[in-house]
Amino acid sequence: MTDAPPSDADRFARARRKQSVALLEDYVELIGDLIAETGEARVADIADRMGVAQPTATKTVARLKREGLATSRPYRGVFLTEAGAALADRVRARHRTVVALLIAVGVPQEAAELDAEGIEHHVSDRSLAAFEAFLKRD
Amino acid sequence: MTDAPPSDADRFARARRKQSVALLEDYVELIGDLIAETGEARVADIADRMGVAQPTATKTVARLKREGLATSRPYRGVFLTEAGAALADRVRARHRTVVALLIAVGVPQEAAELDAEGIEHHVSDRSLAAFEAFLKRD
DNA sequence: CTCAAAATATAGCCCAAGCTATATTTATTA
DNA sequence: TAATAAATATAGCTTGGGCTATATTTTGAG
Ligand SMILES: [Mn+2]
Ligand SMILES: [Mn+2]
Ligand SMILES: [Mn+2]
Ligand SMILES: [Mn+2]
Repeated sequence: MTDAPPSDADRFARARRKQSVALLEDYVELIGDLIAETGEARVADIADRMGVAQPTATKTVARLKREGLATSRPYRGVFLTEAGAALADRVRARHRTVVALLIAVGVPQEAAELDAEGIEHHVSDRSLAAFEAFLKRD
Repeated sequence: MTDAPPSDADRFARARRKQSVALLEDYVELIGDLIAETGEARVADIADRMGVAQPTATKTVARLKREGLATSRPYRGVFLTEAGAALADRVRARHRTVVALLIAVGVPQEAAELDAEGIEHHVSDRSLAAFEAFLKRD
């Protein structure tokens, strides 16, 4: 039992949940990138790269801290916790796989890169595994 | 010129915009389905199928009306405008194509159906065309 | 070392999307 | 046809995610 097909409501609720973590995923990925590129992640740089105002970035960083993904001290940069760094790595790998899959099925590179930024957050582990298998075929 | 590669900020902003219309797309698709299935779209049925409380559905229908996608009179059902019906058709077709593409690259059917509910809203026309071409190949 | 500039924080606003509780209207049935 | 049940609307709350304006802190010149 335990295995009736998911209802419409289940499916919609699941999509809503994924959406609510999408922004957090993009932030941790970006913070990880900034630290790798420049040694630190300043709020001003995060805001700039995300395309939002500085107070918006500050507020989202506060949420990352609340959720145990980042740390920071006033007027200092932002750092990822272990959990945050692990999430960033997973998110970055998934992002790349999604872009590669889109290109592999014939999506032009620029469209692939643009669409992947939203698509990635809805790709489950099962789908990701399928994408990887598809990319490995020949 | 007009063709520098999109910045990170552009890409993130675009994903945020798509996200803001995702719920409207799901609602018009669902309202169209209900009308096709049962002849009418009651707020209670919309809420039920979306997995939200009734006042939440009422409020979102109000937004659909504000955006010219639906109409309704107090204590009566919900109807789609021409624009709403056209959007519903496009969204439904895109939804099906996304599910088919996922299955075609090896995603198990249930995962495909679940993930498509979120993915669909980020698939651009260019990507959709590529998906269709890929599905038509042999 | 001081002071101006840059970075960050804070205050306060908006809207979307969710909720519960309750009032109102419509539909049904005794 | 009244009374009850069901559907819908409304009020009022929460949180997330955006913004501008401004206060505060840190940094870097001179
Ligand atoms: Mn993204
Ligand atoms: Mn990404
Ligand atoms: Mn959807
Ligand atoms: Mn859909």
